[in-house]
This record gives sequence, structure tokens and C-alpha cells, in this order.
Amino acid sequence: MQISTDKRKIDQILSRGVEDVIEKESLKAKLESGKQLRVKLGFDPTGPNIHIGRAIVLRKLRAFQDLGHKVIFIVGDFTAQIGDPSDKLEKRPMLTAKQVKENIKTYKEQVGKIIDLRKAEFRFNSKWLKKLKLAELMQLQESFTVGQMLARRNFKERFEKGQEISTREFSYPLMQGYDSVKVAADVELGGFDQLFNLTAGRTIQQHYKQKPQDVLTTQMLEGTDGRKMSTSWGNVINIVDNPNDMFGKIMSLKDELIEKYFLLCTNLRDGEIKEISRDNNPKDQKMRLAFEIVEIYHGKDEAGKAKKEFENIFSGGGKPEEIQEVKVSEEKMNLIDLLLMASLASSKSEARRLIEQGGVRINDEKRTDPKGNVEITSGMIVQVGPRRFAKIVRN
RNA sequence: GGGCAGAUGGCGGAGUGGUCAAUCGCAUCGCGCUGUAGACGCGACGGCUUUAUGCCUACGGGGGUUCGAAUCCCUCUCUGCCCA
Repeated sequence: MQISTDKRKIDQILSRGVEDVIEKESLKAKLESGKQLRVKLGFDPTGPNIHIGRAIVLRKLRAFQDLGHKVIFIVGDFTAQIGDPSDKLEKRPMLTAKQVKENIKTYKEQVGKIIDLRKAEFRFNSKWLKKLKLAELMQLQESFTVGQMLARRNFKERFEKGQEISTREFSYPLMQGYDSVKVAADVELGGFDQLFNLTAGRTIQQHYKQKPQDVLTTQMLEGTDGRKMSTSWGNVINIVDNPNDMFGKIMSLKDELIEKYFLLCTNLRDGEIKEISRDNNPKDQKMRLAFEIVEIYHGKDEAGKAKKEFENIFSGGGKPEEIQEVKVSEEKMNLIDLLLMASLASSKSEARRLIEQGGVRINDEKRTDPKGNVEITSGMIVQVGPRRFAKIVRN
């Protein structure tokens, strides 16, 4: 495989969406040398889905691959169980083997949406970490002191706040570093929150008489509401989200984040992004952004459809093309029960509240009587709020 | 091993014997407005019903005191800090 040393591409790799490079000169020289590099990236499958925040670094990995370098993707199936303390200001729970297995199911497929797996190494770190003997682990532990560990910001904060830190959490960076040794990485990528783990890899490689890897960290992407992107916050855009959801979530993005999303999540050139943000109001910028991102993961056709759907429902107040159908056998039903049956409310109290607050419509007609009965006709549309629909089908 | 502090709703965090289904903030949901599911404003936000000064469940688990406990006592579990 021919290695590209195109200066502009290298420059782009080292700058766009990049937070920090250690050591920049070294990495630049390596890239320009024309030698094939071993570029490592690892994800712990702590959840079943990869979101577009994590995709940033995957896309960066892809950029290395496009230059002809060897890409090594590591699934942290073992480390996921240990729990990476990096991004948490609280203790990270350990996952069970079963949970991890469940999460891994579609991982390869998701990663394959971004990098070319045929040319990549795809590895599981349980393969070597599981076999690690206690004596070996101790040797590994010898490479770090408690002081060094506590220098890390989130450990320090937790320590000072009097929150717990288990020594198990100290082992995490050691294992990640050991991965680097095992795959003999020249470069490791990661989100900026991974900085400590990544540089730990350098220390550990040297401990094992390898040359320390260079480290490239990418910028972190906030979730749609401006807070850290996190599944538990519900502000996450997953790369497997269906086109309509993905489009809609991007439209709900905080205005201040538009340009950042363009830079980190799309392939548009820097200049083009500047033009878009100069010439359009935030809504239209977001329409474009949403289109670009959906296109990356679902293709142009789907992106076009999602755009239309969005305009139809939200700009036009229409209904979606596909509405979930609910089968009903009664001729007449209490409105509350109908909402429950259609999963448009999770309890009777909630259903009642929705009705009283004027959020419920049947065939576009507002219903405000919580005790009211509804004549069931096949094909009738029950709507809650602006965007939740169900189609009733008699059987 | 000893001492001290703590465990409250999805999260943070008030509340120290009745007026507590529990102030407030975040998140969520509805309505209005609009540039959209953005921003802003208003409202709701445990469940159930006979919608009521109604019933049930809930303030880490169990037991007790009391007419009455998230609040007091005992005990268990978990966590933090300090001493050894």
C-alpha cells in the first residue's frame, strides 16, 4: 500500500478537530516519512451505541487509514468491565461480562460504517488482558506512583471532595497502556478526556522497552443541549439513529454549537463552513448541518427524505409519512385508556394531564375532557404534543 | 480495631415529630410564541379513582417509640473522613 505524504492532508489530520498532539513534531515527521504507521484507537463498549461524539475520533482514524496507515481498532471488552474513570467525576460501575457481550453485538458493524474493516485490525483486549498474571500486573503497576495517579484532575477532584476512588480505577490506564504495548502502536488516538490514559501508554511502552507512541486527542463534542454528550442525559445522537431522529435531534441543537458540529462531524471544507454560517440564519444552518450528518451515515436519499419529513411535520404542522399502528377491537373507548393502549402515555395520571393541558388531538380535533369517550374508527389518528402519533386500526 | 459524618424523587440538593407526595435547581412533558424539537414565557411533573380537606406507595433495609416519623431510638447494609 502506497503511503500518502500529501502535506495538506497531513496538516488537516493534525489540526481539524484536534485538541492536542504529543509530540507534534514527532508525529508530523513520522507521517511525512512515508513509513506505514500503526495507529491505535480503542473504545470500551460501555453502551450498545456509538454516538457522533465518539465518531469524531473514529473519523480521524479513518483519515489515517486513507493515507495508507495501518489502523488498529481495539474493542475494550475487558477494560469495559473494569470501567474507565476518565470521563466521570464519580466512580464508574463495573459492567458484567454479560452486559459487555450484549453491547458488543453490533459494534463491528457500527465501526465499519466509518473505517474500512477489511484493511484494519479489529481486536479485543480481553485476549491478552484476561491472561495477565498477578505478578505481571504488579510489574505494570510499578510504572506509576499514587502521586502520579492523583495528579490526574478527576481523581484529584474526587479525592478532595471526599468521594471514593477505588484502586481498581488506578489499574485502568495501566491496562490501556498495556494494549499499546501488545499492538506496538506508533500513534494512539482518543478524545481529549483520554489524555491521561493515552500518555500512560507512553510511559508503559517505555517500561516495556518500546518506543513511546505519539498521542493525538480530538476535541470533545457537547450534546444537543450543550452539556456533555452522555446517554444518561438523553442528548446523544447515535450513528445508528434512524434518519428522521438524527435529523430532528440535530435541529434541536443549541445555536452556539452549530459551527463546532460542522467542523467536527461533517466533511465540508473549513471555508465552506464559514460561508454557511455567514449567509444563513441558525435554523437554515442547522437544516444544512442535519442534512450533511445524516448523509454521512445513511446516504443522500435518506437525508433528503428526512429533511422533507422534518419540514412537513414541524414547519408545516403535518403528519409523518409512517405512523405506528395500534390495533383496537372495541367500538368505543375511554380516551385515557386509548392513550395508554397506544403507548402515548405511560400512566393514567399522565394521560389525564396531557388531556387537561390540551396536548391531545384526535384527527386534528383537540380533546380536553379526560373522561371523554372516543368512537373508534379505523384509520383515525391520535396525536400527543406536536410529534407523537398513533394510527388506530379496528380489528 | 476506634472515632466522626452521611444514605431523600431521573440527577443535584432542602427538609430534623403533624400543615410532607416532600422547597428549589437541572432534566423531562404539555401549551403559547417562533427561526426548529433552538431561545423565551406559562403550566405540569409518584400512582389510582367515586377529582376529594380521597385512597395507596415512597425519603438505604429491618425493628421500635408515638395518636402521628423522611424527621426520635435500636439494628443491619453501604459510603466518606480522621486515628491505629
